[in-house]
Amino acid sequence: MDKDKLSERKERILKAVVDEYIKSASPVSSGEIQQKHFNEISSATIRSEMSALEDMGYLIQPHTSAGRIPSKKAYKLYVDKFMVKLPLRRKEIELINASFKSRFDGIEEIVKRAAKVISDVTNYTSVIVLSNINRVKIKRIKLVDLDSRSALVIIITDSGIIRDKIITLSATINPIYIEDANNLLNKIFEGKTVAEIKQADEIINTELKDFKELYENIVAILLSYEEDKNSSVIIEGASKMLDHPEYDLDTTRNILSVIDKKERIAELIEENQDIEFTVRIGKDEALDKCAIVTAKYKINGKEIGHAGVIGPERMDYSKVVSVLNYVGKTLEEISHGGKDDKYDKLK
Amino acid sequence: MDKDKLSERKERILKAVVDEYIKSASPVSSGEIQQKHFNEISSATIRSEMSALEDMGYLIQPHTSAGRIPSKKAYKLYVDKFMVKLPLRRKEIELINASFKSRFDGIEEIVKRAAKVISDVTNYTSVIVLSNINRVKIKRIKLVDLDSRSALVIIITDSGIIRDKIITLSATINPIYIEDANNLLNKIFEGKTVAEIKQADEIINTELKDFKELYENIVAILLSYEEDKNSSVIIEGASKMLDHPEYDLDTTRNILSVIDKKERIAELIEENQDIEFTVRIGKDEALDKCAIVTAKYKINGKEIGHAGVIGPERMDYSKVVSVLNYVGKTLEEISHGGKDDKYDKLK
DNA sequence: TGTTAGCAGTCATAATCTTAGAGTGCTAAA
DNA sequence: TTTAGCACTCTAAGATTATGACTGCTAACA
Repeated sequence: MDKDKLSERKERILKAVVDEYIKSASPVSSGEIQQKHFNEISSATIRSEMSALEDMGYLIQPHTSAGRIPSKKAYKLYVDKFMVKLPLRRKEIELINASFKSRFDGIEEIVKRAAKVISDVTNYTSVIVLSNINRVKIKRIKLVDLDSRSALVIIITDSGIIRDKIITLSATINPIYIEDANNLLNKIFEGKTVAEIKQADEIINTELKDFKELYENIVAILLSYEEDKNSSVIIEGASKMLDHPEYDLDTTRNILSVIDKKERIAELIEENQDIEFTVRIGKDEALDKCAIVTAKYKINGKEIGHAGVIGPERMDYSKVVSVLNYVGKTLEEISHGGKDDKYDKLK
Repeated sequence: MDKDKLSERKERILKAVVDEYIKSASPVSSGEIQQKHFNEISSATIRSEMSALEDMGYLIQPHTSAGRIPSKKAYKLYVDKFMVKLPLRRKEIELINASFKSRFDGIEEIVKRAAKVISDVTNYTSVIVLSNINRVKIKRIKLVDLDSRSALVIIITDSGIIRDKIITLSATINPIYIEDANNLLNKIFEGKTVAEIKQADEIINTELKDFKELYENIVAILLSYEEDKNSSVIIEGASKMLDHPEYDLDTTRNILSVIDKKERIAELIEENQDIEFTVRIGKDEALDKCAIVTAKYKINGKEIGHAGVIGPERMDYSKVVSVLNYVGKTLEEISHGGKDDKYDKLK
C-alpha cells in the first residue's frame, strides 16, 4: 500500500499516542495529545489526523465517545521506528551489577540471577530458556566415584554449562575403573553434540566392552535433558502479570497458565533463533494480548540461551530493550573476567 | 472455658458446615445443612444450633441474611478432630508414582518433581524448602580439576544432597595438588556441620599452608549457601492461587507477592521443625486469609526439607494431608531402592 | 487547502433506585 | 426441646437516570 507512508506530523502524533497509552493504559484523546505534545495546533486538527490514522489501521476506537488506543500495527511501527534505547539510570545499573558480583556461580546460577534482575528492573515477567543441549558440543565428560556402586557424571559443554547426575552401576567401581572409563568417555564424547551421539549409537557399541552399562547410562542422561524442557526454563516475577490494569482476572489466569506450561513459552522465546532481538506482539492464542521481547544471550561467545520479557502490548519497550541489552553485555563480560575457556588445555 | 465442649450434634453440624463451605466457597444456610445432612431434624433446630455455634466463635455471619461461614477456630477444630485421611484415588497414586520413576535424579531434582506433583494433584500452590545446609553434616568433599586454574568442588552431605561450584585459584592445579587437597579437605570437613566449620575457622588455619586459598574458597561457598534462601525454595503452581473464588484481585496480588519473596515463605514452612505435620491458618499479615499445611520430608532417614501447601482457609485439608503423606512415603522408599547410603565405605 | 472554533450527538461509567429472594430470628404451639 | 410460620433484614441483580468525556461535522477563516 502507498497510504502507509505517514506524514511527519502523523508519525509524531502516533508516537505521542503510543507513549501516552503506555503510561496511562487508558484511551488517549485528541485533547490530551494537544495539551501535552502539540500546543501549536488545535485538538480539532489532531482529531482529524487521528481519524486518518484510524482509517490506516494504526489506531482503534474502543467506542465512539472514547479516545483511541494503538493497534498491533502501531506497536510494530513504534518498535521499529520510534523506540530509543534510553540509557539506564544509575540505580538500575547498580542493581544489575550487584546481581552478578558473586564469584562462585556456575552458568545456571548466573542465568537465574539474570532472570531475576531483568524482572526486578523492568517490572515485567521474565523468562530465560537455556539452549537445547542437543545443539551444544560436549567438551569433556568426567566420572567421579562416590561409593562402590555409584558415581557422579559431570558433563561440561563448550558453552561452559556444567551438569551432573548420579548413576548407579551393577559393576564395582574402583579407581582403575574410573580412570579407564574417563579416558574412554572422553574419546567417545569429546567435541560431539548430543545429536551426533544419538546417531553414532551403533558404531561405537563394539569399542565399549566393560563400559557398556556406563555408556548407556550416560546416553540416557543426555537424552533425558533433551526431553524435559522444564528444567531449562527459568521464570521470574510471574506475579507481576497481575499488575497490569488492562488484564481482567480471566485473562491473567489464561496468561499465567500458559507461562506455567514451560514448554510452550520455551518455543515462543526460542523462535527466530537467528535474530539478535525480537519483539513479538500477540502471536499466540492465550498470549494474544501480550508482547514478548526476546534477546539471544551469549557467554564466552557461545549462545547459551534466550531471554524474554512478557508483558502487555503497551509495555515500556524502550526500557525492556535497554535492560535486556545491558544484562546481555554484562553476561558477556563476566565470562571474560571469570573462569575462562581453557578446559582444552587438559586432556 | 467450659462452653467449648460441644455436644455431639453441634460437632456434627459444624463439620457439615465446614465440609459444605469447602465445596461451595459460599455461606452455608441452615436449610442446606438440613437437606444434605440432617433429614431427621428441622432447619429451625439447626438454625438455633448454628446460632449457638456462632456465639461460641465457631461460625461467622457475613451479614444478617446470609448463611454462615467457618471461623479460624472452626477450621482448627476441624483439622484436629474431624479430618480423615482419605485414601488417594488410583489415578492420583499413578500420577505420583510416575513422577518418580526416573533413575537419574539427584535429590534436588527429586524434590522439584515432588513439588510439581503435589501441586498438580492437590490443585494448590506447593512449596518445598530444602533444609538449611547449616544443620546438615558434610559427608565428603571432592575436588575435581577442570583446567589449570579452576576446579569443581563437589559437596556431599549426609542427606545425600550434592552441590557443586566452580572455583578459580591463583595457584596452578595439577593432579598431585588435587590429591593432596582432597585428602586434606576430607580430614577437615568430614562429619562437620557448616556451623561447626564457621567456629573452627581459627584453629585450622595453621594446618593449611598451601591450601589456604582453596580452603577459604570452600568456606565462602558454604557460607553463600547459607545466605541465599532463594535457591533452596521451590515453588510450583503459584498461578493456581488465582483459582480461588474467595480472593479478589488485590488479595491474590498480595499473597503472590509474599510467595515471590521466597525468604518469608521459607520461614513459614520451616517453623515448628519438630512436628511431623502442621496446619497453620492465617498467621501472617498478607497470608491472613491463607492456610498452610506443612510436612517434614526425609530421605534415607535424614530430614531433607519441609514441604508445604498454601491455599485458602477452606482448603481440602483431607486431600492435602493425604497427598503430602503419600509423597513423603514415596520419597523415603525411593531412597531405599535407589542409590544407597554407602558413601562412607570409601575413605 | 489546511486549520480552527463551536456544537450536536454518542456512549460508557457511575450513581441511584427498585426489586427479588435467600436466610435469619423470634414467637407460639406441639 | 422441637417445629412451623412469619416478619424482618440485607445483598445481589436489574433498571433507570445523570454525567461528562470525546468525537465528528460544519462553517468560517487564513
